[in-house]
Amino acid sequence: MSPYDPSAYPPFAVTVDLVVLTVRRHALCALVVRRGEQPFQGRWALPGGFVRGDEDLAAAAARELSEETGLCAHDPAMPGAGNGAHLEQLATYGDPKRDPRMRVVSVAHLVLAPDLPAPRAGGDANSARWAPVDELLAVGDESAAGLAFDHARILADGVERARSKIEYSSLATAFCPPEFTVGELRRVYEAVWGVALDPRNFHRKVTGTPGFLVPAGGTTTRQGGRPAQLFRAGGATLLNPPMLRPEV
Amino acid sequence: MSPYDPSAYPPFAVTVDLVVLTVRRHALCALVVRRGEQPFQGRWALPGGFVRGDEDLAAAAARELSEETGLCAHDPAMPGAGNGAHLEQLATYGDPKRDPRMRVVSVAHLVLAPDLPAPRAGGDANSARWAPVDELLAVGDESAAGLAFDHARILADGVERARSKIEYSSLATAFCPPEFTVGELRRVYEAVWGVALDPRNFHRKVTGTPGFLVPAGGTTTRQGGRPAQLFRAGGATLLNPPMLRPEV
DNA sequence: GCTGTTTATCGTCAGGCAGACGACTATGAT
DNA sequence: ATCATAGTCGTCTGCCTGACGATAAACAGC
Repeated sequence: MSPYDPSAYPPFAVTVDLVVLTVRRHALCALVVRRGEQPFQGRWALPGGFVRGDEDLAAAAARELSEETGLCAHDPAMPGAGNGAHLEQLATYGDPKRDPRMRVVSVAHLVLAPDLPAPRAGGDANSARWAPVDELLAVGDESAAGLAFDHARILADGVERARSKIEYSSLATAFCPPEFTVGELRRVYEAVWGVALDPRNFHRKVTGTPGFLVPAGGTTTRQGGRPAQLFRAGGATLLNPPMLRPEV
Repeated sequence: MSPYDPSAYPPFAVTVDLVVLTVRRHALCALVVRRGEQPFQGRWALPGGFVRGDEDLAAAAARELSEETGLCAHDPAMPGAGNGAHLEQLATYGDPKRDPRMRVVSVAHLVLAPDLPAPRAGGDANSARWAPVDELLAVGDESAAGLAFDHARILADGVERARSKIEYSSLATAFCPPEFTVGELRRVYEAVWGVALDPRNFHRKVTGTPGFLVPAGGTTTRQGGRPAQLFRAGGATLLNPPMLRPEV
């Protein structure tokens, strides 16, 4: 086979699909939209759409994200500051039979966003909502309950990426508002990992890692008990040594 | 924009590119082929080619690998045993201008292989060779020296993935023949990371991690000094705690 | 105002693991 | 025989984590 022969390559459709994660009410949630067309009409699916002819993959993902949620993805090169969400490429799915109508290769992207008021259903989706990932990925017969296409697999991969990535990076702060307390950050870890963490050891760890957190104004806020110090994400992106995820 | 409208999506060409890494003479090397056509004629590039119309992405990568090197990629689900190389998806590159002729989205894959006799130039490549990655990625003016397309970027991403992945997985064994000594495995780490490791601490670490290595026959071989025990890759794929990469 | 509850924050202590290195063993080369 | 080269076993020290006690600062209710 002669590569790069413009007259003899099979045509593909290329899409981006988004795994948009956030932490709501102590649970890790993903954004899903209800499909308005066949196939899988009426089923929930990950948001996504076609990549345009002159558009980079990351740009297409950012555009879809904006259309679907109004979120503004910020470049990984620009840490902290903006309340834009973190966006990174996840993986690409190209099983010839993943879409019954035609050959579609989907470049999935992972978005980590702070808790947002309400998703706005945009474009083609009848509606959109945040659903706990445990619910979306619940195994069982789930005859008509599963996500459309191979989106359950994509979501599972995205969740696993998020779970492992907050171990060794400061990415958990992407789930928090610009200013947050140590307790809020801890609840993010607990929700994403689905475990309980010791507040004292967690506090020692995050405040003792240089560059992870920087005190913001030094004021306080409330969440229930004693006022807590406010922090902002520091410049460090990699945690070394990493945050250890309790086994089991 | 209405997703999944079969009559209104821009057509793409989809290719797979391969970052095939091995360790030769104490250096991390990548497989590159010389381009026989425009553009970038005569320049070195990563091996790759078009995905066929009915082919999965991983299958296309395995096929190209086989065509280019004769290597048989084994599924990640099947550890140890076969001398097939490790293959995993790396990332997807889709800049609209990455190929001057048409819109090409390339799904890059990472292959880790043991040291092989000689690459066989197959198909369209005038020739193929193993080149040290330091050489391929050397910064400088390198007016005509760099890799074709965005392959330098892809290679850099692949090398970085390999460097980080051998920290927390047993993947370094993919660079070794089926049976190997602790010293050989250590030299793999040293070559990939570009550092010197303490043989005694390394020995303690790898032999003390359950499931990483299993004694093979218990015989010995030689590499210079005292005979060493032969091992085989164990069932464990994740290293916990990870192998620590010395800083700088 | 007092008490109980909740959350934040500081400390202490023991165990595990990694880095630094000493010592000994078993080969081949000179 | 001696040296060089590698492999393997130990020791010691310092850092980090997990377990957990104790104190501090808010609020709810009496």
